Amino acid sequence: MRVLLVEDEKELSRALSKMLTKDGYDVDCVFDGADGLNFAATGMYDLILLDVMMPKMNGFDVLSELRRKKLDTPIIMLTALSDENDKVLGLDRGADDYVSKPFSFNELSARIRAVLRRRGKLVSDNKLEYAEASLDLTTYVLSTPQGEIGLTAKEFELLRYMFEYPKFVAAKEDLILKAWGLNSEFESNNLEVYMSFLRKKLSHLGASFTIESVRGVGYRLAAKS
Amino acid sequence: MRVLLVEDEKELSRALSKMLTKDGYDVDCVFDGADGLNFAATGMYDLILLDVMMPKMNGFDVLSELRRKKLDTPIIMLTALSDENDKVLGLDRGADDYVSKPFSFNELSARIRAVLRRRGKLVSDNKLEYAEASLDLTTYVLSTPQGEIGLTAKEFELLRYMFEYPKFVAAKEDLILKAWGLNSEFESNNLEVYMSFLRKKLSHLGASFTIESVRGVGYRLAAKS
DNA sequence: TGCGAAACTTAAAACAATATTAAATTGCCG
DNA sequence: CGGCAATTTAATATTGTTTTAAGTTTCGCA
Repeated sequence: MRVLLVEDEKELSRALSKMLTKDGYDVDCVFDGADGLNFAATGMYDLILLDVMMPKMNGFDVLSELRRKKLDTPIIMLTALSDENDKVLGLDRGADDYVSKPFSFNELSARIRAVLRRRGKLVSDNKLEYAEASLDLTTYVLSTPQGEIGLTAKEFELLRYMFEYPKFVAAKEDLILKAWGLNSEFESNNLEVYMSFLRKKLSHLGASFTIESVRGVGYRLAAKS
Repeated sequence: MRVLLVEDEKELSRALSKMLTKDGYDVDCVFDGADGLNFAATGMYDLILLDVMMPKMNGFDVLSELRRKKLDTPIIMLTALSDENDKVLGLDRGADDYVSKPFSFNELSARIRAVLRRRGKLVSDNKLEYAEASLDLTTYVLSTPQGEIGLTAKEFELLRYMFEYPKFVAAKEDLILKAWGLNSEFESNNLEVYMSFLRKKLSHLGASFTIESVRGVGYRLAAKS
């Protein structure tokens, strides 16, 4: 789940980014309205968090411009004051919700889930589901009717990506990008090693799905026959 | 147990703070509605005592804003007027109880306990229970069928948080927030040190539960197998 | 069927997070 | 001020995770 955070206060941005990452989102940060508009317009995000008071272009204008372009990504506005006018202005222009500063992480977290759920992006409360199994995004625990098991960080990242796009073959490069990031000059067989780890845990759990490999391309989830 | 007192009359504030401290609560005092909102919104308090008549922002508005933010911390309103309208207004907006001045400390004390008990934070008579163990909130004593032992302030805060949400993994940041507050730039391994202290006391007591660590996330209580 | 490339498994080494312990510091109460 | 308990710091030990590396198996193709 990819989130764009448009917020010029560096400190707040860092804190939010950290919290969102912990909640299981992939976060990109930009620091002014103009960048916000450019990045958001790509349509690659599942959610946009948009500050109102920013240099170059304020949040309302970014919002209007995005909606004029028919971008339908959910947008939550972050406003400095609980000003009723701001709220109305934002919602009128097509924001999905607004959160006024100061806010607790729990509040933001709840509103994000509410918005994503409304838009059908989330299966249920911070969990991804596939074939009777569910993956908890906060505790890294994979559960099936037969039991549950904790995953390590790398195992989790890989499985999460496959849970997000269960019908597709996840390309090896994409998986490596997700779990190890950009700079990984990948010489070793690390990915295969982790797939092995995961399969061992899946069979140990008696899961009703497996990880199939597609030679030369990558991996895919498949229900057991 | 951490309490936020929002009260602009300095003298009353000091007196209440002293009494609450003596009663075993950790008290933070702020003196106007705006600060009250900021502090309360962090979610770090177990109870908020909120005066109605205050500079900058009155208690009802603070209350409304907090509830809009989905903050579920119990709130008791303090007001000079024993006006039925005020009472209704407060309760409608999500206050948990209402104490009108002048009030005796015993009355306030009783209402605080009642509110906390209602919220399921207290099992009975100021105690939290988990797996045959009970934690006394006024004396910081942890008891099991095998015996009892006193906890220090920090040990107590940490264990109490885990007793309140026994099924969940308590995130390290949340635990640090509860026991050390907001501003702690945490460099050392203090949390781990205290978990070690607690585990030593638990095993010394022969408790039927343990503190499990969830690597990269936090800690959780678990019954011994 | 047999060869080479790709994928799999396993064990051990390197690394990172957490646990433990002891010593140093703080802050309170007499 | 001095002593005591609580807390913090710091150094070391332990445990869990990730990476490396080597040997094995599977797959597609000639």
